[in-house]
Amino acid sequence: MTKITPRPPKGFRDFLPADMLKRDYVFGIITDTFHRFGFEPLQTPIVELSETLYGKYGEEAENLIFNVRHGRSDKDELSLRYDLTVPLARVVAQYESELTFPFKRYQIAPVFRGERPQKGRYREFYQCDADIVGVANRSADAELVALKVMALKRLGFPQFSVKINHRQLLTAIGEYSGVPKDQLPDLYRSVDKFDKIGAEGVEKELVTRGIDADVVKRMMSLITNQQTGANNLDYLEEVLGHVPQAQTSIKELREMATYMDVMGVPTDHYAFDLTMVRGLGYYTGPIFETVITEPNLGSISGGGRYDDLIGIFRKDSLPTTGTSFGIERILVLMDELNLYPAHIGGTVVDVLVTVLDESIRPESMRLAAELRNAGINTELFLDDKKLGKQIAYADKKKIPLIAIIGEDEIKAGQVKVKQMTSGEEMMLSRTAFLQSVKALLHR
RNA sequence: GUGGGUGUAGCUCAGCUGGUCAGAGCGUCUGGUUGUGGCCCAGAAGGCCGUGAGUUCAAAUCUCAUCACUCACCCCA
Repeated sequence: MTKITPRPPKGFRDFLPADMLKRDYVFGIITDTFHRFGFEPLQTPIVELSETLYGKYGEEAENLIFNVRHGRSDKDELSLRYDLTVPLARVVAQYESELTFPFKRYQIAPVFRGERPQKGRYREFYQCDADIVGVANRSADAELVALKVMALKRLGFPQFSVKINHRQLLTAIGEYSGVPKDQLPDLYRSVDKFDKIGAEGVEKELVTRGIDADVVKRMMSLITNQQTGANNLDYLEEVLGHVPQAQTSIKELREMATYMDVMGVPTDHYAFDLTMVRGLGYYTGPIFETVITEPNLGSISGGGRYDDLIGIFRKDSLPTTGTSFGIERILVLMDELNLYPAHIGGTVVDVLVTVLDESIRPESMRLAAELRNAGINTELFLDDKKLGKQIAYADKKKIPLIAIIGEDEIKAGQVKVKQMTSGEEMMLSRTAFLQSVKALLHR
């Protein structure tokens, strides 16, 4: 019989226990931060009706969306969810009467893309979103920035900055400079590459796309004027103060700055950066993107206001703003920057209880049960092997403590505990045993 | 969709111009130590050299095809 080659489908990954412990650690911190800000969990199916997804992405979706084939004939066309935002919009429109607004939900879950995978890009990857539905006030946007900053700090990132821009401000700048309305999407797309191809590259690309060279020059000089903090806003107000749309959006950004200040967001963790654009077309207000600044490692989080999206499913849309952590990227950087605490990565097991021979096994089991009842993660050696092998097993799995119990210990009412890192052993009386183990585990 | 690269043991790979080329390291297992891991030593298991055709006296090695994986571009997160 020929063996089946074991492999996951293209673009899909397995996460072995050592990886999962790290992922759970990161997910845990972010989840806890969501809770601190009053966000609550939502789960939706990984498949949606194709029409639900195609509504937003249109024809190009054909290449992006991962479709699902059902064996038997089934009228419903199904697709794997492409992101978590569209399902959110669907849920809000569908359960409007049951939800309490503002609706603050988070979701950490896998999404799927039909594209060909490449480095760091998969067909299945996790997204991690928190959104606020039903609040037009800028305090919602400011809260998301505060949330981002707290989560990243708690994960241990030392240097990062939330870049903040405003979609309407960019539109105002574009129109003020003379960019035709129908070419605004091109403008966003090109400026989005600023980090990658630089100012010259953006200029060149915009001219290639057919925008007048003088117009491009004027626009670029406005957005590349980089000054720190609110100074940037002062400058823009000077130049664009008479353009109504610009005036409103500058005012909104100022409001955000005020709120963030009051919430204690340090000013070195955010900046107004007019070259930052998010590619997605659905943003309508403030937009943000977080970058690791030192070392320069790129974007790890994005987001913004998209007041029109829910209108796909509903007569009137609802004001909505959201943030998304680039969780897969964050996980890679956590490794590269060595941000995991020492106890993450090896095993969940605190203590391995040895079994010296069959006659001792019941006593070992009793000991394991005592440890477990005391809240200590305990593994009982299940196989029948020499003590040396049992210790080697603990070593390989990086289990910190071993409890050895044999005839001698039983007679004396003792347990021998070995610390794996030092190799140090100590005889403990059975009565003091649990306390000592907890002390060794720093609990 | 376009263009590169790579397929040899569980893993990482070496095998140059075709002829002791079926190998190394790591890992696994056993023993040296009948109750003590990491180091060391000895030994063992494990591969029709991605698949199919062709050239040749002879192919892991050359040619063609095919499949798989991978990287970059496009696009996006």
